[in-house]
Amino acid sequence: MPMYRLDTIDRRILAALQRDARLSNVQLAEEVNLSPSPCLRRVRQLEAAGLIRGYHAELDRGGAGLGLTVFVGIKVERHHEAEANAFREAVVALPEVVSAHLVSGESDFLLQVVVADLADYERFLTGTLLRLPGVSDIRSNFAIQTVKEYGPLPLTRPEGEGR
Amino acid sequence: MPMYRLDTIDRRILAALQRDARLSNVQLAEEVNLSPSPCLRRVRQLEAAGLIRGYHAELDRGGAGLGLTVFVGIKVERHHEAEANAFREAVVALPEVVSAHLVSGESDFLLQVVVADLADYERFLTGTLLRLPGVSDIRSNFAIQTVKEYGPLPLTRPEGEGR
DNA sequence: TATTCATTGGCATCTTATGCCAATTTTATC
DNA sequence: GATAAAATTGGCATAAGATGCCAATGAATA
Repeated sequence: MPMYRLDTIDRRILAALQRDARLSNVQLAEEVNLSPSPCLRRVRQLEAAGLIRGYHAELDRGGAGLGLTVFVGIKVERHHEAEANAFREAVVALPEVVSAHLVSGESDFLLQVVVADLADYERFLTGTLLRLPGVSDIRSNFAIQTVKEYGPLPLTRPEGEGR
Repeated sequence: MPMYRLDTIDRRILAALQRDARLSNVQLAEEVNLSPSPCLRRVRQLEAAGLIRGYHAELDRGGAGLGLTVFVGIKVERHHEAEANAFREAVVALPEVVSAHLVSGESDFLLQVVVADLADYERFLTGTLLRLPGVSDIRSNFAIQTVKEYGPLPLTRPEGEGR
């Protein structure tokens, strides 16, 4: 984890690219008050440092035929190292699983699953999730409405800089 | 919701842009087996149709000083239309809230919150979340490990196309 | 205040984006 | 199955953007 010291311009760059990753370097440079050369150099540095992990298109789930989002809490049996890894690897490989976290609280894992509809989810639940190694309990919470999604990360201001 | 009929090439374009939104149109065209002109035209159409909602940089949360992700379940009192909206709007406006859904099950809302550390979360919880209008119960689940994140949507194949 | 190190701006060149039109393919209809 | 109409594709010319290089500017240090 090579610590990277972000200055104000870096933060502006990151904020801008979170909002619109397709900004041309010229536009970005203008937005952060730099000329294109140093701006591009900073972006490349941020990428190389791993601060920017990638650029992704955000799709309309409904439009893509994926009308149902489900948050799935999963409890697994006391995991030995090996089976824990097996479970994680299985989860990562499932295309329907958009995100997965090991969490504290009621469940051990919290997955976000995206499918076309209820019928599709039933198939996925009974045919795939329930058959994963070590699963002892599954709780499905259906997304009824999306209030906010893909919100930008709240980049903190550098120490000692007021707002 | 003007239904948009996606063909195989559209799906390839969407898959490619989910993976890497910074692909040049030339590269993208090559990847989907089209020449640049029609490729760019399709991308523009997908954008105009709302299928592509935007392009975002994915940042390293830790590197950006945001070391703690929390999934927060919130119960709200029997909502009248007005207060329900008030709650939603408040949530949308919070920078720490990266996503928020109205869900079925135990909680009414499920938020994903990103902060620097536990101290930061305590401040946010007591100073902000607990003061939101109508909140009756809050359950915080801390992300201990991220197994998968920003997974691409599982684009289905056009009907009648095997894999 | 002098010196060194880091960062910026501007320039030349190469690559990409874009609008336009003829050619090809697909779809619908007779 | 043949023909006509509509949609989509490729290629080309031009405008815009990306990139590497170098001198100039600014900041940090001694």
